Amino acid sequence: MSIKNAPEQAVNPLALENQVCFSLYSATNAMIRAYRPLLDELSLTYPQYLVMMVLWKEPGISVKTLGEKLHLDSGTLTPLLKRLEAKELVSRGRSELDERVRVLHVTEAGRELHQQALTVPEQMRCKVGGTLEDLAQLKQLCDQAFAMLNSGEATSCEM
Amino acid sequence: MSIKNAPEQAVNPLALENQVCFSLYSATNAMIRAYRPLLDELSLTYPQYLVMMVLWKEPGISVKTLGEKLHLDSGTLTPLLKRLEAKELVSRGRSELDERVRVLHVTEAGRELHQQALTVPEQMRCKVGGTLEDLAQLKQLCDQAFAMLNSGEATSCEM
DNA sequence: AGTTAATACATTGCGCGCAATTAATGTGTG
DNA sequence: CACACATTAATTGCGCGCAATGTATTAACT
Repeated sequence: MSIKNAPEQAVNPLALENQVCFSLYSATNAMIRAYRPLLDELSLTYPQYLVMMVLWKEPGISVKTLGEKLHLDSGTLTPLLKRLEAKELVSRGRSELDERVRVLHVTEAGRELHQQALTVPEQMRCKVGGTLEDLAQLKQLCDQAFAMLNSGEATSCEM
Repeated sequence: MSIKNAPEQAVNPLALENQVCFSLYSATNAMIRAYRPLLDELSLTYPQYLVMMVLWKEPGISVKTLGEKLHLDSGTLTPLLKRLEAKELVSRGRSELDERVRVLHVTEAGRELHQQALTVPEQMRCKVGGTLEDLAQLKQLCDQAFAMLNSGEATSCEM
């Protein structure tokens, strides 16, 4: 995706420096890299950390609901949850009302991790820098882009 | 990474809705998903598309330089380039001056892809929506975050 | 010249993301 | 009840990202 920042002359749309998406992509990779040393302390990957965040707040949730919150599917979550189960941080039970659904819970060890995790957000805030306004705006623009990309809608384009 | 958007009350830093990084992560995943149908036409993945963008502009480049531009290493690029070579879009020669360095070129078929690729940026712009100002700002904030995350610098934190 | 160090790339291994398919359970309808 | 259909997860396969390690080539130094 390109933006025109030199409207007076023809801009190559297929140039890296004009690609918003490449900036997004690179920033996300850098962000996940920056999380790694912090999350190594908890023996978690970034996606696993996201899952734990949900489970800390909403124990007993299903894989489906977890997937809706994280925008991930069972192809990603099932093996990830098995790894968390192998680390004994999460239990993967089954609902009694509906044998199809997994009921996810944090174990005692998983609950203890929450204490250690409390310092992570502030440490990351230091790493990314920027003002709170910058961060709020970045979040808002990402959420807006996400919403558009997920609803097949198209703006004033040719249709 | 969390932001405080309700300063009057205690905000859980480990809540998904307060995580800038989760928004970034989800937006990037959505963006790559949105590229997929467009790039399927060119039989390219998004990272392969990025590589082609660089090679269209700078034929004869090395793996190292390519990696610096895309912020990727040989562990990612070597197999990716082999796949592009298998599709006969790219050739992986060797420098005559230094037998270690790979000299990357686009094949004739690869050059032809450039024509097809020209419509991709505008199609993506339609999908993400938002004003040009929004997009420019999103790019700027991502670039800023990337720069901070890649230079071990820390802002006014405890150190 | 000979040893050491640095450089460029390749390889291995692991954990995602996700499309596509399958399996098991549940629901609804005649 | 029988059958079609939907729903929930699991499975398979592939392509990244990246850490860690290996290998071949070049550079540097004495």
